[in-house]
Amino acid sequence: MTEVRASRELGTRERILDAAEALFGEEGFEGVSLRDITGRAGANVAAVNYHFGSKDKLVEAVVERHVRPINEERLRCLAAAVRAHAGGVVPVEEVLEAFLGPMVDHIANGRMSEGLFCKLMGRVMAERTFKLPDAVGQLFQRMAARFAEAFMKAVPEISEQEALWRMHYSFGVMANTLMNGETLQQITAGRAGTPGIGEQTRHIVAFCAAGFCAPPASSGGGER
Amino acid sequence: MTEVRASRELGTRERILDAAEALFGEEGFEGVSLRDITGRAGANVAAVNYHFGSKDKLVEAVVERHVRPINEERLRCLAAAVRAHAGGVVPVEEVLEAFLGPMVDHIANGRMSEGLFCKLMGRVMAERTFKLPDAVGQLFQRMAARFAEAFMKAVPEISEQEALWRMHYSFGVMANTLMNGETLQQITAGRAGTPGIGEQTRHIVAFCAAGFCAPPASSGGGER
DNA sequence: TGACTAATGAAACTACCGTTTTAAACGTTT
DNA sequence: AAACGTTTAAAACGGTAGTTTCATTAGTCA
Repeated sequence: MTEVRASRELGTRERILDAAEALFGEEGFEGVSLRDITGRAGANVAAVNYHFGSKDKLVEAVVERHVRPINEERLRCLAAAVRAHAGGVVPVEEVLEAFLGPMVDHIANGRMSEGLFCKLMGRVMAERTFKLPDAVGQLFQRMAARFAEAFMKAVPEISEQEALWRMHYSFGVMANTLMNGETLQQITAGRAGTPGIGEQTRHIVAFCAAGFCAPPASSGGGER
Repeated sequence: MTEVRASRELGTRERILDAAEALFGEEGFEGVSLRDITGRAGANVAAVNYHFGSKDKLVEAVVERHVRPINEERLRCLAAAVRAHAGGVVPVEEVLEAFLGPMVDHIANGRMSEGLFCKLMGRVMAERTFKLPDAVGQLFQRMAARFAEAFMKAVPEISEQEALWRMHYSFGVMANTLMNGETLQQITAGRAGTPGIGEQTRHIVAFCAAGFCAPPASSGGGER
C-alpha cells in the first residue's frame, strides 16, 4: 500500500526538488521563498509541506540528493587508491584527486550543470543557517576521518594536528573556488581566464599537494 | 552645527554597530532582524533607519568599519615590504604576511575579539546577498591588483593566470579558516588542537607559500 | 459502486520583516 | 524663555514569509 509510493514518482516531488536546487544556487537558501519554488515547479505551495514537511527538510533533501552520492563515491575512490597501492602509502596527489574527482564526475555525468552545482555546493559550505541532516553530517565525519588518515600517511613528516589543518585548508581552497570563481574574473577583468572544472582540478591538486608537503610551520620561525 | 556630530558620539549609533556586528557574526546578515539588533543595543527600531538609512546601509557600515582599515593597512604593509627589498623581489612568505598580518594586528590591538572577527569576516566573504559598498569594493580591487603583481614577481616561473588562481586559492584558505575553524574541532573531536590566530597565521603562510611555489600544473601531467 | 487513501488546489492564518509616521524629549543657541 | 535642529520612543503600515486548513480530485482495492 504505502510502499508503492517509493518506487515510481516522477511528478510534483521531483519538479519541486529541481526548481528548488536551481533557485537555491542562484539566491541562497534563505533568499528563496516557497512560492518562488512552487511557482517555478508549477506546483502548489502546500505541496512542499506535504512532500517534505517543511522548508528546512526541503533544503536537506536538495542537498542530500547530490552530496550523499558524491561523498560515498569519495570514500570508494580513496579505498580504491589504497588498494591500488597495496595498502602502502597513497601519494598526496591521489588522495586529493579522490576527493575532487567524484565532484567532477558528478558534473561530467550530467547529473547537474557545472555552474549550478558549484554555486549550490559553495552555499552548502558557506551558509551555516541551514545545517545538514544528521545522516549526511555523519557521512561527512566519516569521510573527513578517512581522508585525514590518508593524508597523514602520505606526508608523515608533519604532525597529526598539522595534517588536519592542511586538510582543512584544502577544503577551503575548494569551497572558495566553487563559490567565488566568478568573483576573480570580475576583479581581474577576465585576465584570470576561465578554466573548466577539469583543468581547475589539476590546478587545485598541484597547489594543495605542495602545501601539504611544506616543511612544518610549528617548529620553524618564532617571530611575529 | 551639523559638523559637531562627527566628532564625539558614543551613543546609540555605536551601540547599534556593536550589537549588529556581534549578531551578524553569529547568525549571518539575513538571519538577524533589526529588532534583534536594537533589542540588544537597548535602542529603538527606528534608530537604525534614522542613523543608517536602511538595514543594507547598516550592514555596509558594520563591515566597512573593520574591513577598510585592514585593507588599507595591507596595502601599506605590502608597500613597506617592497621598499624593504629595495624594489627587488619580495619573497612569497612576506607577501602572504602582508596580507594576513593586518588582520592579526587588528585583533591583537583589541579592536575586535578574535572569534567574533573571524566569524564576521568569513561571512563577508561567503554571503553574497549583501554586497560591499562601492568604496570598499574598489579598495578590494586595488588590493587584489597589487598583491597579484607582488605574487607574480615573487614566483616568476608561473603564468599570470596561475598566479591569480593561486592567490584566489589563498584567499579561500583564509576565508574557510576564519569561518569554519570550529567545524574542524567538531569533526576531529578536538584532535586538531586550538591554535591562536598568531600560530594559525604561520601555518597558513607555510601552506600557501608552498602552494605558490609548486610547479605549474598547466604544462605538466595530462591525465587526471 | 462505494469506501478509503494519496495528492492537489485555493485560501486563510499567524508571525515577523523592514520601513514609516508621528509625537515627545533633549540640548544648544539666541 | 523661546526657538531650533537632533535624537529617541511607540505604534502602525504594507508586505511577505512558512505553515495550515479544508474542500476537492484521482486512483485503488474490496
